[in-house]
Amino acid sequence: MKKQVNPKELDVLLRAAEVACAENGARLTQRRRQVLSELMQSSSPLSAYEVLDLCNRSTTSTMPPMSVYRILDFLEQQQLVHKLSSSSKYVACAHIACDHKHFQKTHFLLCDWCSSVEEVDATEEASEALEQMAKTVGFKLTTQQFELSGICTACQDSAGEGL
Amino acid sequence: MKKQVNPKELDVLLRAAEVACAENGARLTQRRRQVLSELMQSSSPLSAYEVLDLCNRSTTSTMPPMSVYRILDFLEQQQLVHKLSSSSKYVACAHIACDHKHFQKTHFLLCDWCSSVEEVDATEEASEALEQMAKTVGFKLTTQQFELSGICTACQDSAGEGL
DNA sequence: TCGTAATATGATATATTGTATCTTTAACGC
DNA sequence: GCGTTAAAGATACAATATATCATATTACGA
Repeated sequence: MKKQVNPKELDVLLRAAEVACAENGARLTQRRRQVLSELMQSSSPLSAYEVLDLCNRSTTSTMPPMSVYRILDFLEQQQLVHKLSSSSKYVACAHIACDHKHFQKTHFLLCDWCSSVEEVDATEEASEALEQMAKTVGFKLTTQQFELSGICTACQDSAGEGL
Repeated sequence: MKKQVNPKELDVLLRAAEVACAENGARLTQRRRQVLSELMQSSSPLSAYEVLDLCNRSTTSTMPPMSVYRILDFLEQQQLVHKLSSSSKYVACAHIACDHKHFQKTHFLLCDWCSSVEEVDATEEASEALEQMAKTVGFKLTTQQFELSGICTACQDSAGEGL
C-alpha cells in the first residue's frame, strides 16, 4: 500500500540520497531515483517485481526485470535500501535524511498483520546477549541485520478495539 | 555435502520421527521418510529442489516438485524439519531423537563459510533483550525462530591454521 | 567538441523456485 | 470387499531471479 509521504518530504529524501551517492562517486540516475522513490512511498516492503510494476505503471516506457534487480543491488550497496532476506523484499532505509551511518546492527521488526516495517538499531544488551549465546557453541556472529516479526503498535491497538 | 551419519543412528532418528508422527495421528510414509532421511544426512540446509534431486537419484521412480513441497510442509508441521526463511532451505530438526519440545525460541546459527547449521535454544537473556528492544517501539514479538550467521568453530580453527 | 572509455540501461532468453489443480493410488475403518 | 479419507503422481503454469549481448548515456581528456 501507498504510504502518505508529502511531496516535499519525498524530495528532501531523494536529494539526501543523491548527495549520499555523490559522496561515493556514484550517481542517482533517473531510473534509480524512480525505484527508490517507489520504495520510499510504500508502507510495506516490496518485491522486485512489485517495484517493477509500479515503475512501469507510472511512466510510459517499460523497464525489464533485469534493470530493477540491478538497480536494487546498487541502492543496497549505497545503503539506501535494505533487502529483507526472509521475504526477498526491499525497503527504503529509514535513515537517509538523518545522515545515519549504520554503526549499530540493524533490526527490522515486521508486522505480521499489516506488513509494516520498523527499522531499529540494536541495543547493547541485545547484541551482547546474542553474541554470548552464539559463543556457547563456538560461533562468532557476523550478521549485521536481523529480521524479527511481531505485531506493531497500531495493529495491537486496533485489535483491542475489537476489530 | 553428505554428513557422516552411521546407518544405525539414522535408523534411530527415523524411528523416533515415526513415533512423533504417530503421536499426532499422522503417518511417516515412504516418501516422507525418504525426504527426511536426505535432510538428516546433509551437512547443510537443502533447497526443495536439492532434496528432489537427491530423492530422484536414490530411487528409480521420479517424484514431481509438488510432492517435495507438500512433504516438506508436512514435516515442518510435525516439527521434524525447519525451514530457514532467509535462504528458503530446509534442515532436519536437531532434536528428533531427544524428545525435545521446542518450548524455547530457536536460533539457527548459519556458518558463512561451510554452510553448516547449529540449532540452539534461546537464552533467557537473548529473548529478554530482544523483546525489550522491540518494546521501545511498541512491537510485540511473535517470532519463534531466529536466523543468525557467522563463522562456526571448525571454520575459525581452520582459518587460524592459515588455510 | 569530438572521440573514447566507463557506466548504465534495454532486450531477450532462460534458469530457478513455488503453486494450482486434477487424477490416481494407497491406507483405514467398517 | 467397499466407501471414505489421506497421500502421491502428473501436468501446467506463476513468480522470482540471472546470464548475456546490444544499445545508450555520461564523464573526461585530447
